[in-house]
This record gives sequence, structure tokens and C-alpha cells, in this order.
Amino acid sequence: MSLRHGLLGLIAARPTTGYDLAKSFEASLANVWAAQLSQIYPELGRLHEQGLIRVLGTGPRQKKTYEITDEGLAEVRRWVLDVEPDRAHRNGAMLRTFFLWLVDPAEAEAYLRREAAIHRGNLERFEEMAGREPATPSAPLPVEWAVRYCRELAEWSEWAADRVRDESRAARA
Amino acid sequence: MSLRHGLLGLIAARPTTGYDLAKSFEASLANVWAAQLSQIYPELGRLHEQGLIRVLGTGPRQKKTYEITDEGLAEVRRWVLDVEPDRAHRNGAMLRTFFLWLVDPAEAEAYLRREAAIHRGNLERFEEMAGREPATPSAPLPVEWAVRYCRELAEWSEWAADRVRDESRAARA
DNA sequence: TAAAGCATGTAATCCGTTACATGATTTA
DNA sequence: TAAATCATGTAACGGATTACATGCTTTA
Repeated sequence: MSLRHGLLGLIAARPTTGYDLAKSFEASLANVWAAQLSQIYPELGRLHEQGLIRVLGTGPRQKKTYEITDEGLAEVRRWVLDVEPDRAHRNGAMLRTFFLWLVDPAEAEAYLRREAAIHRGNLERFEEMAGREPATPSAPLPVEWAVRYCRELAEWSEWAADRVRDESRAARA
Repeated sequence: MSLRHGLLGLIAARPTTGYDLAKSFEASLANVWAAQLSQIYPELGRLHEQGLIRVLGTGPRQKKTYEITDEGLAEVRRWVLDVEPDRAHRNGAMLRTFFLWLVDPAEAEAYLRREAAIHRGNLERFEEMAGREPATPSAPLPVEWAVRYCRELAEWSEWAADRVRDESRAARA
């Protein structure tokens, strides 16, 4: 249950609303964990019920600001240190490359070049983010990861495109 | 629906059974897309119903061997080239690093060193796999990605551990 | 005053995991 | 003959996405 702890960790940094939490996920966590509002609200309800967060106050437009409780803080800490991280990862784009041999090499190469361009673009966005003021002392860690990840994807895509091109040339010769 | 196309792509390489497909996922696709037998069997049933695969024959222990149909092959090709890849990725371990500032720096550093060791181990496994004979012409592409990904994770973990250590030293001084 | 954005939620559906259930064949 | 492995499936549950539903407040 990563969403649960992600929310708790963000609320630990400072009191917020569900709506703002969604924006935080969008802005800084999108590359590691996506979350929709429709999933956030019920989860906040559960965290509240369980006493891990409390309502600090209600603003205009029935906006509810939550803050973390001592129990909530203890729970994030427990999660960070005592729960074995889930290292499994899915990558639909990479799954696809297993099957590139099924299509025309020229099309496969074009596909990989397009992907490389997209990853170069993402890399720029994260490099820019790395230059900005971090929200918490540990925020630079995952941002640096995002930079390295995008760069590796871009470089791999170019390597793969070259390889597909060279192999199809060799096959024709 | 990546599982669907992953199965189709594997069956396109050569006729197989559900059981063997699960082993293929375990062996070579585990790092990009995990799949359980209980998910594979119903999906094979659907692919069969839709005429994308057909039963080649039945062996001992009511083992069913499927092969791809022309429609099935057309469908994988369409997926590879015409369907926008899902580049979203979740990474529970990386989400956690957003919240490392909530725990003691010495514990945070120890956590990152443990992670680094795990990624070094995975790196070795994939380097070994990269040395073996590929199952299809495009199989080396995702294997090379796995090697790069694990290496980057290991290096990042060590970088992050050093950073946490240095920052907590600076704070004490 | 209309549009954009803020704000919260429910319902239906889908995908994936875990647990359950069964039985055949090979190997030690 | 017992254990391991092969082999196929169903059922229950949980997490996540998409679609739906509602209404307030600010800004152009």
C-alpha cells in the first residue's frame, strides 16, 4: 500500500488538502508513483478514521486541511525502515522491445528514435527540476534518480536504434 | 493490456503452453512485466476465443499447446507499432526515498547501502544473461536495458548513501 | 456573467495478486 | 511409494483507472 504511505509522508512535510496532494503527486511523484484524486479521497478518509491524520481546519469550498498525528508519523517511519520495499517494476515500453523482431527493421528503428527523443525531453524537465529548491532534504535523491533514469533510457534507445539499423544492414549485405 | 500482447508475442516466437509461458515471463520478462499463471490461463482463453491463437495439440496431463494465427500476428504487429507505449512506471522503493528525511540519517544510509548491494547482485545476474544465446533477434535489447537499469540503480544508491552520510556529518559539525 | 480552476466525493470496471482446488507424470 | 514438478484452472479480494456527479470561488 504505497499510496497510503506516500500521502502520509507528504502530509508529514506540511499540512495539506486532498486536492493539493494530488498536485504534489503530479508534480514530483508522477515518475515514481501516480495517483488520482478519486483514489486519494477515500484513502485520506481511511487514514483519518485510523487516527494517522487529523483535520486541522476547514476553509472555503469545504476544503479540508489535514495534518499528521504522532501515530501517523510513527507509521511512515516504520514503513520507511521496516517494510521490505517492493522492487518489482513494470515497463510496458520495454516489454514491447522484446517483440521488435516481428516488425520491419526500418519501422523498429524509427520507433526507437522517437522514444529516444521523448526521453531526451523528459531528461531536460528533470534536470531543470534538479536545479530548483528542494521541498524536503531528501527530495533531491529521487529527482537525481529521475535524471539518471531518463538519461539511461535515452542512451539505451539510441544504442538500440543503432543496433537494429546495423543488423538489418548486415543482413541485407 | 500488456499481458495480452506479451503472451501473443511469445507465442509468435514458437508454439507453447500456458505453463511454459509463465516460465518465460519468470525467466526473461520478470524485470519488465510480471505475470502469474492464474492471470495467464484466463487470458489465453480470451485470445483463443478471439481467434488470435489456436490449439496446436494436446499432450499428456491435458497440456495444451497454442500457436499464433495470422490474425494474432497482425495484432502483435499493430500493438508494437501503432499503440502508444505506456511510459508510466511505479517504483515503490524510489517513492520511499522521498521520505528518508523522516528517519535517522545513519539508518537512511544503511538502508541505501543494503539496496545498493541488492542491485549489484541483480546486475550480475543480467550481465550473465546478456552473455547467453538470445531467444529472438530482439531479445538482447531489453536484456541490455536490464543491465543498464540495475547498474544505474546500484550507482545511484551508493551516490545517495554518500550524500546522506556527508550531509549528516556537515550538520553535526 | 461566463469560463477556468478549486474542491470533494461515488460508482463501475479492470487488472493483478493471493488463495484455493484438482489431478497427472516423472524422479529419487 | 513419496516428493517434486508439470499442468490447468476458479474464486475472492484489493488496488487503480475512468466515468460520473456536484457545487463553490476567483478571474477575465
